[in-house]
Amino acid sequence: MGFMQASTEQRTVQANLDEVLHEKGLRITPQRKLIFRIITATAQHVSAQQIQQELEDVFPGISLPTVYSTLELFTQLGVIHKMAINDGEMLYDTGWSHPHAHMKCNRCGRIFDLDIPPVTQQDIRSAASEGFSVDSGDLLLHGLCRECSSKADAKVED
Amino acid sequence: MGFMQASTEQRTVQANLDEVLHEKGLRITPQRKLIFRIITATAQHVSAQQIQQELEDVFPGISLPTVYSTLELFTQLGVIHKMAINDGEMLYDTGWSHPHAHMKCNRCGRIFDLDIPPVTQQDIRSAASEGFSVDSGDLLLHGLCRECSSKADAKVED
DNA sequence: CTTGGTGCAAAAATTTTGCATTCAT
DNA sequence: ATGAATGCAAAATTTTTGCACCAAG
Repeated sequence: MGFMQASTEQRTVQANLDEVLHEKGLRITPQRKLIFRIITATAQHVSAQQIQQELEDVFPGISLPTVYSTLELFTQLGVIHKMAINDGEMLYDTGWSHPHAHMKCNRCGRIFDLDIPPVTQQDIRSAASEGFSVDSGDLLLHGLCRECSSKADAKVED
Repeated sequence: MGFMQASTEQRTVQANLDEVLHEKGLRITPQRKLIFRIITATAQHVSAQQIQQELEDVFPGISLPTVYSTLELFTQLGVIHKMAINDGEMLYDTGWSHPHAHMKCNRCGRIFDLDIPPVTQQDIRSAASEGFSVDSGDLLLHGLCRECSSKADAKVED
C-alpha cells in the first residue's frame, strides 16, 4: 500500500516496474516499459485502444494482442488496476495511485476520476460479516459532469 | 436477503411494469413481460445470455437482439439497472430493488450481492463539491467469497 | 388497421488464442 | 544460445444494426 505521485515519482515508478519484473524473472522489454509509462503518465484511466494509439506515435507497430497480454500481466502483478466501466471496454489505472472513485456522465459519456475513496473500512467490515474478504473495489457513480450540468439541454457528444 | 419474494410481490412488480409501459405509450408484449419476470424472479443479477437461456425454457424462439433491445428499453425506463461488472458483459438488476453492492470473487469468478449501500451521502456530497451531480452508482468489491476463503488452495471453477 | 416489436442474419467492437519470428537475458 | 515475448492473423464473445414479418392497441 505505497502510494506515489504520478509525475515527480515517474522514475521511481518505472524502477518499480523493472524491479517487479526482475523479481518474477520476467523480461523487461521496451514494449512493457512503454505501455507502463503511458499508463502512469496518463492522469486518467486508459483503454487498451488508447494505449495502442499512443504507442503508435512513439513505437509504431505494436499490436493489440501485445497490449492486452501486457495489461493482463501488469494486472496480475498488481502494478495496474483493471476495471469494467464502459460498456464492453476495460479501463486501466495505475495500481498504486491513491484509491479513487469514477464518475460516468450520463450525457457526454466521459469518465472522470473523483477524489473519493471507493471502498470504506465500513464496506470491508460489512462484507467480512457476510463472509467475504475484500481485496479492492471500484466505485462508479452515474450522473452529470459539471459541463453537462450547466448546459441542461446538451446532446450526447461522445 | 432483502429481495422481494418471487410470488407475493411479483404481481405488484409486474403491474408496475405494465403501468410504466402504458404511461409511455409502449406496447405490453409477452416477451417484455417474460423478460421482466425473469429479472425480478432472479435473486441475483443476470446477463443477457442467462435471460435468453431461461426464456428458451418457457418461450422458445426468443432472439438475443430482442432481449438486448428490451433490456435497453427497461434500462432507459428505469425499471432495471445495467452495470458492467464481468469483463465484457453487462449485468442487469431490478431498478427498484434496494441499493446494494456487488462482490466479485477473484477465485471462482462468481458475483454476489452484498447488503451494502454502494453510494453514501458522503460520496454524493464529495462529488457535488467537484461539480458532479450523482444519479446512481455501482460498487464492485473484489476479493474472496466465503467458500473460496475456506478452501485456500482452490482452483477457478467457473 | 397502423405502428411498433420481434426474429433472423449479419455486422461491429473488444478481447483472446496460435504460431512463427525476434529479442532480452 | 535459449526460451520467453512479440506481431500477425484469425477466432471467440458480447452487443448492435437492418430489414421483413407479425402482433398489440
